[in-house]
Amino acid sequence: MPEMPEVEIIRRGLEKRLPRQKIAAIEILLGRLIQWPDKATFRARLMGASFEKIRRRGKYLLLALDSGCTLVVHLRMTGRLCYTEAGQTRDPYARILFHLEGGGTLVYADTRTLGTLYVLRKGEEGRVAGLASMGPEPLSAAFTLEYLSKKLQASRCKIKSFLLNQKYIGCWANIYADECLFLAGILPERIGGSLTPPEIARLYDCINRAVGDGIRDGGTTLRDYRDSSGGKGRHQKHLFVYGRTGKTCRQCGGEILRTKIGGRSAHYCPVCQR
DNA sequence: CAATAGCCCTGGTGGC
DNA sequence: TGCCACCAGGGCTATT
Repeated sequence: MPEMPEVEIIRRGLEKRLPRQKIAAIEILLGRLIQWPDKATFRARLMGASFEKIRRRGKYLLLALDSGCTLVVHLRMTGRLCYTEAGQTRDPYARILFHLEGGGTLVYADTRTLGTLYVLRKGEEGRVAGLASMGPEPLSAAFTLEYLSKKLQASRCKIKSFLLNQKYIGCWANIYADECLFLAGILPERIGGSLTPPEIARLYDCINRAVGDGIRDGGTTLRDYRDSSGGKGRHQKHLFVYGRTGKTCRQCGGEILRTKIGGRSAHYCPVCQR
């Protein structure tokens, strides 16, 4: 599943190909993925427009157009956004295709079809609730140790749930949340407000490190994730706990355990994390 | 505010 | 071998 580092890799890939390319035709194979506006308006707002800057906010991709609109894409679990040249085989799970004047195509593909797309005009940002309420993200100027300390000390929920809540940190999901708690040596069940200042400082560093390492390795491909050219990531080789239930801890040799927190699986080492 | 359950969805997996 | 229940989980809503 694409988390923040994966979405950033996709953004960088698209940034190299899309700007100044003009949308000549749109094929909507699965209209219900479009959340706003209705299908006809979605199409009308994009036709003939050219891509400009490709940005990212949390796990949302924001593709600016010269018409002033922004195409917003959230990949959820199995979404992929790939740039393909003319003549390349079509992804069997292609759902929405943006054919470009130069002959290339921007393909939105999604196996489980949980992804969401929007086209926003200026002032419509509130249409995407998750964007409007999103907290600062790692490696950004707004994400400071002071910010994390303040939010954590006031939190009465489990640290794992805290990390997954986008309103606190606009960031990642299950894989990197588990990894970063391992790196910081903190058990996922711990209550945010119970963390000591040294633990918070460690967690702060590890949040940034987990994101940075994920980006450096081109993302994590466990099954579905592909970058904007269809390639796989390499970070799956460096995971310490996620998906390693029953396997040996790479740090202490003990057994990696798994539990459920807030309806999500949490992987951890009971020896290295406290 | 926090926790939880349910919903959306399809393909891979494990059990029989 | 075939079938089916179950699971993966991000974001949202409704409920306690």
